Amino acid sequence: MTTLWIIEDNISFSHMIRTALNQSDWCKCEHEFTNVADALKLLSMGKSPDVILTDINLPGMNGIDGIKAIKSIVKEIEIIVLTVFDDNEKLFDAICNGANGYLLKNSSPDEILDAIKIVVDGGSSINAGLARKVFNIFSAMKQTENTYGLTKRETEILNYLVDGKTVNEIAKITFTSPQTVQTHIKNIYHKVHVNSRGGLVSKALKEGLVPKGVFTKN
Amino acid sequence: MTTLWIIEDNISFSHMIRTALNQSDWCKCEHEFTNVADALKLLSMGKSPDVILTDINLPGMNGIDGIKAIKSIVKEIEIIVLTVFDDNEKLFDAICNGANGYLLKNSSPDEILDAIKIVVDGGSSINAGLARKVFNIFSAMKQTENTYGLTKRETEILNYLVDGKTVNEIAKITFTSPQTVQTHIKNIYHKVHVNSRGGLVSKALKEGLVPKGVFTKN
DNA sequence: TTGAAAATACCAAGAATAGGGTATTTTTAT
DNA sequence: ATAAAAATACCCTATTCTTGGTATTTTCAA
Repeated sequence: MTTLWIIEDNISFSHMIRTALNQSDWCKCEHEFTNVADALKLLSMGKSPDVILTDINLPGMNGIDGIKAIKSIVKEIEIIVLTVFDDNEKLFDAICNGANGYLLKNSSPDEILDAIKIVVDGGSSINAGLARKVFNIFSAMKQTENTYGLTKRETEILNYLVDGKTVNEIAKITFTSPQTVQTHIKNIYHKVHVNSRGGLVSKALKEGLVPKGVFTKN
Repeated sequence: MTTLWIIEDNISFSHMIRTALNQSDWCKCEHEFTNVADALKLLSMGKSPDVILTDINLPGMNGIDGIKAIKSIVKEIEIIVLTVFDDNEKLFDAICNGANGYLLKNSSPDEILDAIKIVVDGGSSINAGLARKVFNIFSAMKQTENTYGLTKRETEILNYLVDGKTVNEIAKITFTSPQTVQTHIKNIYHKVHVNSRGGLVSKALKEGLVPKGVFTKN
C-alpha cells in the first residue's frame, strides 16, 4: 500500500483528487494540507508518507521551497508537483529542488495514479510535452562551442587561470618561464576579447571554454 | 504518413526494427544507414525524413556528434536515440545536442512507435527510469545555496567583478570611493576564502554565488 | 533606543597584471 | 622540404590588485 499526502489550498480540488485516488486498491491518501507548514509540522513529528503531491502556488511557503523543506526532513519522500504552471522556470526550479514528478492540473486521476506508481518504482514522471521543455532547457545550456581559436597550450593555461592560479604558479606547473605564461595570457586576452582576469574567467565559464564538471556518473 | 530513417550499424537489428515499424499504417522507414556520413550525404542532397532513429556507438562519427551534424543541415528533423547506453554522460550529451527522444535497445516495436508519435506531436520521449536520471542531473547542478555570509553590497560588488569590472569602474557605478570598493572586495576575499580575482570569479560562478542565467522562458 | 552589523573611507607598500614590443625555437601540415 | 602556426622567452612601464591597518557614519533588528 502506497501512502500519500496532498498539499493543495483549493480544498474542493484536493478532496476530489483524494476521493479519486482512494478508489484504487493500492494508494491511500492519508492527509490533506492547505499549506506547507502544516505538512512540515507532521513530518517533524515523525510521520511521513511514501509520496507527497503538492501544488506550487500556496499561501505562505510556496511549493518549490516546500520541496526543499520536505526533503530536508525526510529525504526519501517522492514528491510530485501538481500545478497549472508549465513555464520553464517553475519546471526547472521544481526539478532542481528534488521533485520526482511534474503533473499539470488537467491530468486525469488515472494519470496521477500512473505518476505515483512511477515514482514509487524509482522513476520520474513527466509527460511528453513537459519532457520536451526539459530537453530544450538542457540543449539551451549547451556550451557555445566557441573556442575563439585558442591553441592547446592556451586552453591549458586558461584552465589554470580559472582555477585561480597566478602566472608564477602556472609557470612552475608547465615548466616554462613566467614570461612565456604571460605571453600566452596576453594572446588569450586578445583572442577572447577581454582585458581583465575576472572577465576572462567569467567568459570562460559562461561560454564553456573550460569544462564545468556538471554531473556525476550514472 | 511519418517518414523515418534508421542509422544503426547492426544490420540485422536495423532490419528487424524496420520491418516491425513498417507494420504500422502511419510510419514508413525509407532508409537504413550503417553510419552517419551516408545519412548526411543524402540529407545534403535535399532528402529528409520526419524522424531519424540513431544508434550512438557507430563506426566513424558517433551518434552524439551525428545529432549535431544532422540538425545543422535540417534543424526540423526529430531525432530519437536508440542505444544500449544508459549512463548520465551519453544521456546528457544526446539531449544537449538536440535529441528529442532517448530509447534503450530493449524497447519493444510498440514503444518505439509510441516514441515516434510523441516526437512528431511535439513532445519528447523518455521512459520513467531515464527521466529519473535526467531529473537527478538537474538537481545535481543545483546552486549550492552557499552565500558565505556575503552582505547585500558585497553580493552586488561580486556581480560587477564577475562582469570583469575594475575597482574604479565599480566605484563609479555605485557612487562610492575606490577605497570603499576595495574594502568590500577585501572582505569578500576573506569570506569566500580566495586570494585572487580569477579564483573569486570562478568560485562565484561555479558555486552559484551569482546568477548564471541558465535558460530561456517557456 | 541602543548595540551590532553594514557600509563608508583612507593610508601604504609590495605583488601581480595588462599591454606594448621583439625574437628564437619547435611543431605541424602540406 | 618548407612555410605557417605554435610555443617559448625576454624587456619595459603604467596600472591594478592584494593585504595589512584604522576609523567614521548608517542601517537595522532586538
